[in-house]
Amino acid sequence: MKERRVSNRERIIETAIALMGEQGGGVGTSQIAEHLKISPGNLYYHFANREEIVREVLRRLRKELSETLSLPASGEVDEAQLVTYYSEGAMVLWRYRFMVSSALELTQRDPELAKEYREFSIEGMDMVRRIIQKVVTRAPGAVHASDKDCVNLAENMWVLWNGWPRHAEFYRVNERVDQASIAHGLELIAMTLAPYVDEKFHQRVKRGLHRFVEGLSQGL
Amino acid sequence: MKERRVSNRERIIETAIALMGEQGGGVGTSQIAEHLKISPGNLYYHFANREEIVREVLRRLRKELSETLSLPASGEVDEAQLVTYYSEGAMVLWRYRFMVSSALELTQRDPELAKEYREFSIEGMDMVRRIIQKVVTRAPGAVHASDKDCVNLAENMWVLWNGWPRHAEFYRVNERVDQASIAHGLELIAMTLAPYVDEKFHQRVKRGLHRFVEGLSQGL
DNA sequence: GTCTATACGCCGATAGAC
DNA sequence: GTCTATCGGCGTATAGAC
Repeated sequence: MKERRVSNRERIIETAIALMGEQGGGVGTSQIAEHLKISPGNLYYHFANREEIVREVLRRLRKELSETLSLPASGEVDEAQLVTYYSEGAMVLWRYRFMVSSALELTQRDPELAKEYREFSIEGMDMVRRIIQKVVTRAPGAVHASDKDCVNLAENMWVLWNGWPRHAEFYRVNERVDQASIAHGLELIAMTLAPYVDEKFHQRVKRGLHRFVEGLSQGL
Repeated sequence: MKERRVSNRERIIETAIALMGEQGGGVGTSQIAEHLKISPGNLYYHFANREEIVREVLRRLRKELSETLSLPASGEVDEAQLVTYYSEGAMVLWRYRFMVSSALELTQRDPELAKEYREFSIEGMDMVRRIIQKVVTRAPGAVHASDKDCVNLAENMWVLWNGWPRHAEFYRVNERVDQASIAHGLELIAMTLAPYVDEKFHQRVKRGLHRFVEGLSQGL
C-alpha cells in the first residue's frame, strides 16, 4: 500500500520520458535525479542502471501503442475509428518521440533494447497494415490497392508517423508544437491514404481530425 | 600546395561522417582521432571544437543536396531525371543520415547549427516541392494534385526520405543495408507519387530505379 | 602540423549511514 | 527508501615541445 500517490520509481520514468522528449535520448541519470529533487543514489535504488529505465519506457510505449491500434472486435473500421487511430496513435508517438529519434544511440550499447526495439517496429508496422487493409477494402476509391500496396503503404505511414514529431519541432515558433502544427501533421498522415479511399470518406476523416484537434484544450 | 592527397582536416570530416553514420551523433573527438591514428591535439589544430566539425558537415550536406536536387535549365522533369533525383538524393541523405536522426541532440547546445539545420530543412522541402510540381503537371494521372497538395506531398516525402535510412537499419541482416533494402526504400519513396502520375510514367520510373540499384556494385 | 601531457568536468555507479 | 560521499572513466579542450 503506497502512501504517496505516485511512487518515485514512477516519477523517474515519467521524468525520463519528459526530459528525453525535450533534450533527446542523451539525458543522464543525474539530470533526472536533479529534476526530481532526489539524490542520484535514490535513483539507483529503483533501477539497476540507466538502460533499465529506457527499457521500461520502451515497454510502455509498446503497450500503449498496442492498446491504441488494436482492431475492434467487430472488425469494422469506420471514419470515427480511423480518426481515433490517427489521433491517439500520434499522441503516443509524440510522447515517446525520443525513443524513435534516438533509437540508434540508445540501442547501440544495449543489445536487449535493440531486440525489443526491432520487435516494436515490426509490431507497429503490422498494426498499421491491418488497419489500412480494413480501410481500403471497406471503402474502395479511385486507385486500387493490392495486398502488397498495403504493406508498402503501412511502412511509409510508419516512417512518417515516427518521423513527424521531430520534424515538427523544427518549425515550432513558441518553443512548443502548437495545435496548428498537430492538425497539420494529422492531415499529412491522412493524406497518404486519400487516393485509396473514396472522396467522401476522406473528407469525413479530415473533419473528424479537425474536431479532435479543436478538442485539445491543452496543447501537448 | 598539398603534398598528401587529402589533408587531415579533410580526413577528420570524412571520419566524422562515417563514424556518426554508424554510431550516431554522439561520437566524440577522441574516437575520431583514435580512428584516424592522430592525436587529439592534432584534431584541435584543425577545428576549434567539436561543433565546428558538425557545422562543416551540415554545410556539405546542404551543398551536395542542393546540387543533386536542382532543377535542370530546361525545366523539364522526365522519368530519367526523376529517377536521378530519387536515387542520388537518397544516397546523399543516406551518407549524412546521422545529421537528421541526431538533429535534436546536435542542435540542442549549438544555436548556430540549429539555425542552419532549420534552413536545410526548409530548403530541402522546397526543392522537393518544385520537383513534384513539375512531375504532376507534366504527367497528370488519375488523381489531381493542387498546389497545396504538392506542398503537403513534398513535406511527406521529405520526412520519409529523411527517416528511411535509420528505419532501414533496423531490418539489416548482415550489419549493413544491402541492395535489396535500398531498392525497397526507393520503391517506397516513388510510391507516394504513384497515384498522382499516369500509370505508365510510374512504371518507367520503377524500372529506372531498379536499373540504378543493379548498377551499384558496391553496396553503400 | 603533429605530438605528449594534462587539466577539468560530467556522468554512471557503488558504499554505507540514516 | 532516501540520503551523502566518493570513485573511476571518459570526453573536451589547452599548453607547450618538436
